Amino acid sequence: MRGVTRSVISDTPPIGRAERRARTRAAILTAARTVFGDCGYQGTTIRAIASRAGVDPALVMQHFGSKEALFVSAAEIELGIDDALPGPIDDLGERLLGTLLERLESAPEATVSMLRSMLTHDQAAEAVRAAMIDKGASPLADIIIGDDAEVKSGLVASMIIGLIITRYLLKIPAVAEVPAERLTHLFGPCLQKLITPAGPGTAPGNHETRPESDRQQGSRINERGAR
Amino acid sequence: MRGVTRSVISDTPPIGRAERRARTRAAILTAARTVFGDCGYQGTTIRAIASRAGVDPALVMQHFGSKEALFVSAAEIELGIDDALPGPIDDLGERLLGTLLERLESAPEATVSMLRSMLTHDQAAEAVRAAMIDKGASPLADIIIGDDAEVKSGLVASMIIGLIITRYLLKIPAVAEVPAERLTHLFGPCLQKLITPAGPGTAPGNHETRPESDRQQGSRINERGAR
DNA sequence: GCACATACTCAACACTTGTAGACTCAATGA
DNA sequence: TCATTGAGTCTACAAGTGTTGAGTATGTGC
Repeated sequence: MRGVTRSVISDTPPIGRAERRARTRAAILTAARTVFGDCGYQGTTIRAIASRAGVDPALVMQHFGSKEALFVSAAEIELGIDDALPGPIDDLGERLLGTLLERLESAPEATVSMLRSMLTHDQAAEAVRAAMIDKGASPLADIIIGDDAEVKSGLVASMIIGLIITRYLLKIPAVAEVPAERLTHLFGPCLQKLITPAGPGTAPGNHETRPESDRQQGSRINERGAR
Repeated sequence: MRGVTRSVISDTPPIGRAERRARTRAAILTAARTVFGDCGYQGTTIRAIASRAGVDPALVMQHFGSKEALFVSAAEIELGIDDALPGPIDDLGERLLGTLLERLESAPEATVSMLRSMLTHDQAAEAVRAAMIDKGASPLADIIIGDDAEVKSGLVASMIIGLIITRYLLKIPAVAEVPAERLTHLFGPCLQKLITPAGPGTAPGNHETRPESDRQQGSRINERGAR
């Protein structure tokens, strides 16, 4: 028999075509995120994704056009740095880690997928670079006081990347098996050392970080950064 | 014509067979390091390596048996942490970075190759994990004073990995375009914050790190670590 | 009930991959 | 000088890749 329309997606009988289409697309995307996350871009095959989604490989192409396009749709990197910025600057280090880990502990797949692919796939590298600069280093550079704000914010981003890789990809036991709270408590001061070098409470005015609307958009680093 | 023995290797006429064989092998290895470093394990083809070495793909197989074996021969990771350990503990953070960057600035290929492959190739991941634990976190854990020495040393390793990736792979401008010395000066205190949390000069006895021979081999982390 | 639109599958394509075996010819040693 | 060795090349294969176009059966509107 050919053209069996019933795919894995359909379990509840009364679905419209559009609904069915949407569910299939979502199933492919979910499968893609998992497989890309496990195998990286080059190690992932359309067939593997299709198989996991319970669908024909050709259907994947029909939905997304190409492996490349599917990857772009599936991958996203969201570290939640924006959410952590508002608040006292003296706690920013720990707050960054807290937000980041909270987000990753539950669903690291999309981020891990991107990180796993970034080293061997240009487009993924570009996405990570953009995410690091636009969503990470750049807003931070606006907050950090004093010289070398750009470099320091870049270093904070590098520490975050290193942590994610060590904990979620390489799974070095000493880092992977520690509760998130403990990690936040231990590592936060190191980030803080870059944000307020002289120590908490010594930043000029011990000020709170300005709300997003106050800060200028498109910061210094951004302008030099990814195309 | 078939069987042209003259490969790229031969420029100086009077070479013995053994010498020629050795040079060819070295050329393949060099090419492999470059290509693995550029493309990662999965993205690298035997043909690409052979082409770069100016040699037939079959010859690569003849020398190394398989792509896998070639990778193992080509890849190595050496962060030079051992070299940085002796000396005052108050400077250890900066000294670690100084040694690391000095080594990487000149010839990052082998290390980059391994890092680029680690996320998509199990054997590479294992090698990085082993290198981080045995050559990085483990010796450090013996030096760090106080609680959580293992976690802290793991975090130091994660910071180093993050730095390498940000500077040499992702090439985030703010981090990649700064002179090594400046980076050492800016980032060193952050590592130091994990090694002597209360600040330089406040470690118990402000002691020097013991020489390698003094320290016990096969540390705590190591025992739980990678197989 | 029927013609149409479409979500989906099948089979095959052109290509690339790692790898094996037959072959060639320069270096070697008597 | 000449048979032998072995370093290196050529050709081919089987498996796996992304991708395509034709075909099928189901949902949709009349």
